[in-house]
Amino acid sequence: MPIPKKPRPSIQDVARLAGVSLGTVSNVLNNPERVKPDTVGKVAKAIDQLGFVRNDAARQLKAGRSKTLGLVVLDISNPFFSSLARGAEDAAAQGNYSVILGNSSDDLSREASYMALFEEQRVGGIVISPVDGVSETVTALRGRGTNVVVVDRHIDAAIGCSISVDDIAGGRMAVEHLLAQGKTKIAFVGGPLEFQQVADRLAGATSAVAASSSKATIKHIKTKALSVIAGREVGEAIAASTKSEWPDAIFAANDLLAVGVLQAFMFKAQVRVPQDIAVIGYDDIAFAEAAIVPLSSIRQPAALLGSTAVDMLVEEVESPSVHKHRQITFQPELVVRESTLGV
Amino acid sequence: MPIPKKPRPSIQDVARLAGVSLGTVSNVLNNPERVKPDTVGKVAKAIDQLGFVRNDAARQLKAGRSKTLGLVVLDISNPFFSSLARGAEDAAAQGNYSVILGNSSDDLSREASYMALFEEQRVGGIVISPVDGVSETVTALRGRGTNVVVVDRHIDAAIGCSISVDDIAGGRMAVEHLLAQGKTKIAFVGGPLEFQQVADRLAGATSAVAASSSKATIKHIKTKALSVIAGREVGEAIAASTKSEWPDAIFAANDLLAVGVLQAFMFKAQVRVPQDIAVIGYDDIAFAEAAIVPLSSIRQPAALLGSTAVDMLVEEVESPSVHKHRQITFQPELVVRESTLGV
DNA sequence: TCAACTAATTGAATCGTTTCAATAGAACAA
DNA sequence: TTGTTCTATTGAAACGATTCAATTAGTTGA
Repeated sequence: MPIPKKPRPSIQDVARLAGVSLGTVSNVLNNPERVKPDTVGKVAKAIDQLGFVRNDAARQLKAGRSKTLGLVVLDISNPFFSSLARGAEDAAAQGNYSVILGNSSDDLSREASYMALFEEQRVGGIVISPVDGVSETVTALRGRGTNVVVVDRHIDAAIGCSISVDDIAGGRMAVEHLLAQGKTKIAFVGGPLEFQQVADRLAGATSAVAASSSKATIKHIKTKALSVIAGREVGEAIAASTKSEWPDAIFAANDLLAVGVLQAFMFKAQVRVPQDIAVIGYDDIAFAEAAIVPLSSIRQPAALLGSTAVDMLVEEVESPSVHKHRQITFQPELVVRESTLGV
Repeated sequence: MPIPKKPRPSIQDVARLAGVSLGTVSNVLNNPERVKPDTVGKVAKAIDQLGFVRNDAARQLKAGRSKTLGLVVLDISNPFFSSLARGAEDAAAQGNYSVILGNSSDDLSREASYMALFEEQRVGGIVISPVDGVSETVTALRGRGTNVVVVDRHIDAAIGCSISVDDIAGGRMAVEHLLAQGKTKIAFVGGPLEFQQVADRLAGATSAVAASSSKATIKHIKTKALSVIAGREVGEAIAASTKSEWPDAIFAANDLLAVGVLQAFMFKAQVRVPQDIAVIGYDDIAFAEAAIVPLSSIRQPAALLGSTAVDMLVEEVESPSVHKHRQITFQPELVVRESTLGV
């Protein structure tokens, strides 16, 4: 037996029921001031009666553009990105746009498939926190007419807009703080270095050590991911090594890693934080303050990144002639808590 | 001066360049096996050369349905919902769907505007964690032909599918655990009671107290939101009261509240957890384990909720004749950590 | 009463796909 | 040669909105 599934009413059906032409219905929807009030009334009644809902695909097809933006993030379950998404979504709502979210899971092919999807959907533009070097992709998209703004990564002004946080400065701030606490054997925990953010934080950290007059050293403990689990593994390895080999401070490339390290130190071993080893993270996610030892961190304005990116994208979409590509760099901020407070 | 903005190439342009008809190009795109291999080659070359990207609006208009699903959550920056979203998104990708995310921020009008938007977009279906009673909305949408699955809330089978967690059981488990630890003056922290989840957890908690043979009591401390901030305020108020009035255990309606309470107890006051007051939360977000005092909690399978909801929605969309509405209820799980471990 | 104007309404054309009946062409048999 | 079966390709029609030139109705002034 055939599926009954009655078709949705179209603007035609509304026109017929209201006894007007389809052009008039369209005007009621889009330019009500051009239509006589009682005609508006008749049409409204018909719309109600039929449960008519405008078909956005048809509208978009005619208009050629859409009020939807695409957002591709590395990992939505990471609080930094969920804040960013939240900021983006709020800014979009402001300008009457909506946001389609794609989660690339650090995976280039998923990233690519979201970009392709968004392009087919003819989104107004795309905000992306790229997995990897992304200039070619951005250039290609832009060449075909899709606007792209890059967040959390700097790209060349010739290519497009980008909003980022100065990760080198952040790395420097973190290590300068550790040095100021009298720490000298510093370990940077993070990876992979293909993440520009991680490389920059390490670079900042290294430069701070180099610039200091002390005999401080820094070594890099690589991780495969920026997750709590990865941090826990590193923490366990450190705790298991002989005490003389311990660093006296750890700078983790993000808070999730730092939290993992803390967990290992507290549960599996008897490492005292910050007395034996101080720990500082990066991102200042909402839980840094509530961590087992309240965690010092470098605060990034995640929601602001998201909303600024959307604002710039909307500007580019709506006034392409006025728009000039810009690179905005926010400065991060040191947040000191117990995990690094000198004894 | 006019904006140059060259139009995107259409299937027509591709056909012209490749020297074939537009129907053939369409076949290359959708049924390549029907087309001679060297024709496919010619067309592929033309597509490449022009940078042709299929216009999904046109395709959707013709097809009448889309491969996009809508997801409306209460608060994406809450880890429970970001896990849920992640699960939904993964399940959708599996079935070649993509997910548009809407954030209702506990706000009925934002919820409504997302539902309207999704309906105009003719999404394949909607997964929603409703702010409030939602039966009428769901019935209305369904009546107009949009499939809806409700998550994190039970609705009647006559109305549609829903996936939820048994919050009454969860509330009961939490309080039974507290009672088993010898606690008797229990406070339930949470609100507003308009959230069915909160009301259910309280109901479960109350029933556990009632069923116990002990002289235990429970009182309800209302909050306006389920956030860390709200929890901190409650914690401060309790710590500031005279010690004889303190509860000896707190059951918070979610982990964020519990974390806030812990923060207040640790930083602003000298309340010992769990010796003075035990604390248990709800959701078992990733940070419960890493909290300042590792937090006992009731675990909800958030990602599983999301993926199951999407699976059911896809089933309903793709095989409406086979589909039967179902109500799936997952059982929560008690996770015991230091914050409630008897001295 | 007619011209001149404004306000309201009309409906054909358009956007870019997919679909499908019709056609062309090739291969083979009789 | 003619007929039969294939396979490959064609192109008109349809989806449902928006747009805009054309039309109709209504008002005013002379």
